[in-house]
Amino acid sequence: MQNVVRTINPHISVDCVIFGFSTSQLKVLLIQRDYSNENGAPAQDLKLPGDFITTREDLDLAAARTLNELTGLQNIFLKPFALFGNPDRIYKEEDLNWFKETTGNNIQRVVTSAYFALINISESDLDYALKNKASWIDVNQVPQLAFDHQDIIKTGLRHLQDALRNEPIGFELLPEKFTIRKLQTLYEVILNCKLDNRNFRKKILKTKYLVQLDEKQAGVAHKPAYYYRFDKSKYDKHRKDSLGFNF
Amino acid sequence: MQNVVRTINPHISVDCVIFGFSTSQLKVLLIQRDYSNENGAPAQDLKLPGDFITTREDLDLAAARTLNELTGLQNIFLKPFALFGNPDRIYKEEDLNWFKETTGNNIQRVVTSAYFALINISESDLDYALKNKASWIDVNQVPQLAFDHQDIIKTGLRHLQDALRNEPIGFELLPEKFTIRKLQTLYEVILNCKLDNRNFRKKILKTKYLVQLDEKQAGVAHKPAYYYRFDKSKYDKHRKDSLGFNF
DNA sequence: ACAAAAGTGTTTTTAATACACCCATGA
DNA sequence: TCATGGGTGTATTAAAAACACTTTTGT
Repeated sequence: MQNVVRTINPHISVDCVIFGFSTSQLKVLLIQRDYSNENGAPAQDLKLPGDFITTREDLDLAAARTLNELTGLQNIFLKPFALFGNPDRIYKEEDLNWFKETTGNNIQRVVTSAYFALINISESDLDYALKNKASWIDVNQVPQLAFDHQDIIKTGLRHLQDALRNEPIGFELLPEKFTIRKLQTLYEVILNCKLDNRNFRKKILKTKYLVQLDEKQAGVAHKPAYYYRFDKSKYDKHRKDSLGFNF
Repeated sequence: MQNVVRTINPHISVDCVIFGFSTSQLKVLLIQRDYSNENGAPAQDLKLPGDFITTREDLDLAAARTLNELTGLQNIFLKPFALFGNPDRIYKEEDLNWFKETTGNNIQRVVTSAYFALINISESDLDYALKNKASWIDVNQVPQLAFDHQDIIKTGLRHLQDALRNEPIGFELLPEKFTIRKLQTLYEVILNCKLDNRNFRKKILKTKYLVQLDEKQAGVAHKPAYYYRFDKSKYDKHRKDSLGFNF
């Protein structure tokens, strides 16, 4: 990141709902916000990583920048999923104050483009995150947040579920090598359902996008599972373009 | 519409890709734009119906308003599908001039939220449209347009195709009463494929969202077809919430 | 009687679901 | 040897696809 003055565009922002998966839980990355409450006393809560865009910046790049500044990661799966532009979406005194304190301006309406990002927690640089006072929160345990960020997470989760059903993106949340069972658990947690392991295996292996590695789990007190990896080039080739309809 | 002064927010706009279906073609509603070309001479081209939002206006409402001002229609199927916010999306001199002429300002970057709308051409009020110099253009014959509007239409079409595959929305483009064959043609045109009429019929009737009316076609030189209508209340009841995944 | 589009059924193939036991390992 | 989770196969049901002829009407 360059250390030049960035002129922000105070009308448009990006917010990232960054999903991660660990200890069989779907988590979202939130950062601490220090603000002044209605009495002017210092207080804290959590918010989504996000930022105003700068005047000459593309929106997708702004989202990638925000994510990179926070986590140090690059080339992350990142997709816009909704716009939040209600004129009253920022109304709490603490939120208005916070903008004044951080930008020096009285902020009017801010339209924010929400992105969802999928990252592999184990590969993410925790130092970065800690420096930015970030923490992984179970998606089902999200407390009250700044602005309308709870709402943004809720609709982001819905989009993640849709995407998971229709595109092979679950891999983005896992390490390079993973077991099929881990993948199944990921589906179960995100879609909030139980799946039959035989049928899951059959279906996922039939796609041929997964390739088995020679490596097995080690040091586990049960039959060790083979590791697999996702072969994106195979997916891109076989990509289904089904016609017809389903509803 | 009230005749009060509207303060616009010149950073954010809405653009509507309004689809219609007639004479077995998928069409999009475009309006004539009068602008000054690089030599200052008057010229014309086409653009999507769109507008800046006003300072206190919700985005969805701004889109509905734009559509209503142009067509006189209300309660139209309208859904945001993408954001276009590239800092260079407005760069042609004629486009910059046009903003200056119509708003009196030098416009910087405009982020636009694109909506797609489905309307039944036969029920639309053509007087309105003509007054606004609007015309229905075959989606495959769209000429060069103002701004990046060609691009917006292209991605709007993709979203329409996705939506048509996954939700019962084809009816929005047809009159209240329609024949199954008309519906099939609509699917074929939008999805750009041929469908087997027996299988189509079977699948669409199995849903139970279509109800057959007593009325038949009249004055046609072949076996007259029954009319059907879409029963939204039945759809809302049976709405499928399938788990699992498909890719 | 002919042309034109509507309407209809069966068979085959493919995908989804339901279901229960043996296997390899570490402790 | 036991506890733990990995890994496998088959039968049933449901959905998708392929395919060709008869019906009704206006001219």
